[in-house]
Amino acid sequence: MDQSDRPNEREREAALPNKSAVPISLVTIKAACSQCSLHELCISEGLSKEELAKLDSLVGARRKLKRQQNLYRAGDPFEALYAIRSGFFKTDVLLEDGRDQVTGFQMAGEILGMDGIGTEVHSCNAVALEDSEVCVIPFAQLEQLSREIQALQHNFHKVMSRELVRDQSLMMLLGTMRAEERLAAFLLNMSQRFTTRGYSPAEFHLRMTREEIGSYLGLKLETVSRAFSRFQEEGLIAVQQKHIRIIDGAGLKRLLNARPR
Amino acid sequence: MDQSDRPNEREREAALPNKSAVPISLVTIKAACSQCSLHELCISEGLSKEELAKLDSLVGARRKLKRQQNLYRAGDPFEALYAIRSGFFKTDVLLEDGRDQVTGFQMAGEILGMDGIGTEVHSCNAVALEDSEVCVIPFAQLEQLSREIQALQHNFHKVMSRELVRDQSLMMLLGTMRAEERLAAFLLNMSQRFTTRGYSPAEFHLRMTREEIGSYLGLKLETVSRAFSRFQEEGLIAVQQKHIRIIDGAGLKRLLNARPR
DNA sequence: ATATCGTATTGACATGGATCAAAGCGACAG
DNA sequence: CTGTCGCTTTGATCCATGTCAATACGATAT
Repeated sequence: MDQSDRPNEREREAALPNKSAVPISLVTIKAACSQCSLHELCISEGLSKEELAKLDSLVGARRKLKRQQNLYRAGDPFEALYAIRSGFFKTDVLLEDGRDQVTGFQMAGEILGMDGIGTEVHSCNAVALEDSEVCVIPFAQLEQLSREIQALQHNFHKVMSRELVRDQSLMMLLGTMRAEERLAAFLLNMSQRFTTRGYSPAEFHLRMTREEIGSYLGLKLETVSRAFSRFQEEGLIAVQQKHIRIIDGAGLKRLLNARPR
Repeated sequence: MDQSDRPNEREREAALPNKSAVPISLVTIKAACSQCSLHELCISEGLSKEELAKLDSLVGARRKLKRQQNLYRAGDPFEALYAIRSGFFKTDVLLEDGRDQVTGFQMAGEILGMDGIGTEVHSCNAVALEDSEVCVIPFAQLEQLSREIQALQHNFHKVMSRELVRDQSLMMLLGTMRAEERLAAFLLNMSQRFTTRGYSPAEFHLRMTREEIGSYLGLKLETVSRAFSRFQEEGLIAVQQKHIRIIDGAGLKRLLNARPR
């Protein structure tokens, strides 16, 4: 695989995507969008120097989370959005009867917490799936600043809208696809998002369990496991626990499109 | 049923929710949020007189759609949001292989088109399920005005966020519920939304086919039909084609919560 | 090394919903 | 009134995925 010039997913931890040379670990504790290597993925995208400076002064401290720690829980009062600086999260919703559903997996550069805007209360749980760090963006101040900075306002609207579109795809997946199609779509989506962040499109480490994947895809963990095994038998991927190598990406894509039923 | 003091869903057509006395048919063709009976449900909620006036001047003409007409299609350039003034819509997404999925049903007071903000292109189709009318809200101008009017900005953000939360519930439904639970959830949701608009919570007319309901709920039309029949046998509802009367709403709710698996 | 614990794999079987097929019903045109 | 068309209902069967259970694997601790 084309691993040579890309950081290995396995040991990357807080390492940077290769599009920047600034190591995160040396950056000050206070968030600084102006210096952030992710800012092309984030709401700071396309802002001028002065605008970035204003955003810097808005964005509060960073917050570190250990694996399995909650960033927020359903029912928590909503105060801020969170930009993921490093790490990996899941969001999930709990039903009274104990059933739950993972509604998304989020990685560096993505925004968490928008579910709380409408009701002032978070509607889902956000949990770190590995040690992670987020920038805290107090929402009232974000609204205020985005009244001053058109580009910021528009970026924010775009992020929310893209989230709506993402949800549409997931509904499509949950409503119309069979187990193997769902998993293929999931793997391709992961691959694509890792690629955007400068990692290998073909080899990555899943941070979530089979059960979490299953919950996200509306399947049982056994079905997920079987589908992985099947893909492996067919030479589409190599699986070793949470380590995935995509051997035949085109084959996975074919699984998605060639299902007339 | 508590029909006496509420308009009958069957014949209401363009009639108003009973919270207002202004008949729509007499209102000028140009949209006027300041006079709109729905404005408590819409982005104009809570604005002052002067702010409403500004919004009026922004909101473009209204647009009438006949049943089955598209408001927009996937791929259309995004220019405006649409506030539903009267009528009933569905949104759906098409896959290359012909499969499609209804992603939502929208009624008066709700906003359509937000899927297009992120990419400047609509990602789904919006189709009128009955003769309908929408207010056209040019988006660039909405952004501009919401930089001036804090309440407008916040309303808009709330609407988008609530849409995200709605999508979460649908994912939950598609990912974890069985056929009858899905349909019960659907009926209760419809009932609740009709209620908000001043109609009977217990009796309403569905504008969509069994197939569209099925597509929305991730089920086949036969399964939807069978579930309706089952509910009727059990005395939960009375169905006659598209006309639904909820007899035992509590029973429907029980179906939702009491399923430990 | 060995024990333990969470996670993953695999097999055997059960079942809910899909599929296929045939009527039934209501609205509308002629 | 009669025929047509789209939609809905209902029945018979099939199959993908869920369920239950056993085993395996890998990391960590002892």
